[in-house]
Amino acid sequence: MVEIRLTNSRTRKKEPFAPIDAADLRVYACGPTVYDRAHLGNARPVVVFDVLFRLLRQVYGEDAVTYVRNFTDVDDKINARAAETGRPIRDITEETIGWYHDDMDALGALRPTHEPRATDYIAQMIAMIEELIEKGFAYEADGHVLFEVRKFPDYGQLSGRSLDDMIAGARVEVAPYKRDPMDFVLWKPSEGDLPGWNSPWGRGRPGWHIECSAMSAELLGDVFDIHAGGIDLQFPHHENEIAQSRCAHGTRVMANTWLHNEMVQVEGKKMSKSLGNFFTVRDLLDQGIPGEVIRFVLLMTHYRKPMDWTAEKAAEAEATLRKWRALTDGVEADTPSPAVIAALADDLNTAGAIAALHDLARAGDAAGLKASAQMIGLLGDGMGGWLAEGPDLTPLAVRFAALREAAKASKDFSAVDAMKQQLLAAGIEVRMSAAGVELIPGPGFDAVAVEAMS
RNA sequence: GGUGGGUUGGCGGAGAGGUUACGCACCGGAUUGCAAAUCCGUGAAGACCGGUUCGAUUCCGGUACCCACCUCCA
Repeated sequence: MVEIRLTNSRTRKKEPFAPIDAADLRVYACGPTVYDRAHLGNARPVVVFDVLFRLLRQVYGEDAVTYVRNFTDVDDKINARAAETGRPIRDITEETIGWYHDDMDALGALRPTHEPRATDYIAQMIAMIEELIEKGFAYEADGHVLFEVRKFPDYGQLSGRSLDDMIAGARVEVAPYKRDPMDFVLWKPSEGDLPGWNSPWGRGRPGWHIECSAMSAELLGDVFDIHAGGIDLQFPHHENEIAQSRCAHGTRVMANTWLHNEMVQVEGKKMSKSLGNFFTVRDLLDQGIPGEVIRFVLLMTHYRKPMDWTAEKAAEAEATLRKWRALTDGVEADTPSPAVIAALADDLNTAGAIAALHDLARAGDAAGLKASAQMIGLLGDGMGGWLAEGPDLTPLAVRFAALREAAKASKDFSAVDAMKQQLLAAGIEVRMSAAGVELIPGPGFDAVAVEAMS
């Protein structure tokens, strides 16, 4: 059995991964709040933890891994979107979930085992909040239910901060009904046409963090193996999840291993909605950047480091994939290379795995390359469609070959060179050898120009 | 102010206390009508200052700079 080592945010150490039950691994990743298209930053954890999912399935068996990623479909951002567009909330969340599936599928991410929606777990959330009140960790005030952070001595452990430090530099809005400024909302009242559910505290809706606690407990149990998400969720979201779950269930941990991916950057700055420098996965796909290329770029950088999205990286990834696709075309995948699995088992070192893939390519091991690349979701049979696009270049190739033959006899290559320039300008790679002529669409392929030449 | 992370060759980007990362680009060679592609090969690094060590880019401490979190965000 391959030993998997993961950097655990909870212990701040890279440590061997030991499942609670090797026949029933349980993994939870925080999914999107569904009110808009997923941007590239949303895609990074999806792809990174998809690699984790694939690795765990490879090592422990396909049926041994349960992977849950939620949809948060109740949230004030969604309410705001509904208010500004006049559309029903359900329409917005349904449409966004459909987009999310389309876009993440395009990136080659496997669907998780379960994709629960928060609104299907309101009853579990209410039960959990009742439990917290009963045990003295939460209190009702002014129509709200709040978690009392002072009752949980480990609060701040995950993110390495103390309550007093946080309050010293606090920028939190202090509501008068809070016993402590850091107390956070479990339930809040809904007035008017805001979405609401009946509860012991009146008609209301859940706070931000409780849905993950309720859904993970329901689907994975009170304590599970891995909880994953973006580093920006470490505080307060994950800290609050831990507080809720551990206090409600009386457990020592919520999840044994916590994984956090670093942010996506653009021009060295975090991609974020507030900075307005974000772009969606769909934007990239619409620009003609294939999902497989986006995936490759995301995996070029280790998940615990910031990743800068650049056009150069996309071009490099595309060139590599073209090469590998050509090498493995029609080849039956063999078994994944131990070097690739070893790299992935070492804290999901996808950059190291890609290096190992280059080694396989250089060695000409097409079957091994294909199987190993598929370990990280590349070179899959369903993802190569982007290479097949474009018109048939055979007529042009025949014409070009004829010109070349004539030139060889006359020693006048000017007509050949002129046509070659045209082909190159249209983004076609021109390969001439003693054996003949090959025309291959390249990165800057211009179908319109080709049409004009035909 | 508090907390966490980072700084590697022209660029991207890993591992390892001592032996070539890897990719792209560059340069040289093979090949080619010229190229492209391909193959072979060379060169190039570890922010700064100390410490530990026979030996550190790798461990420890400090400095500088960068990024993130503390407010919705993956």
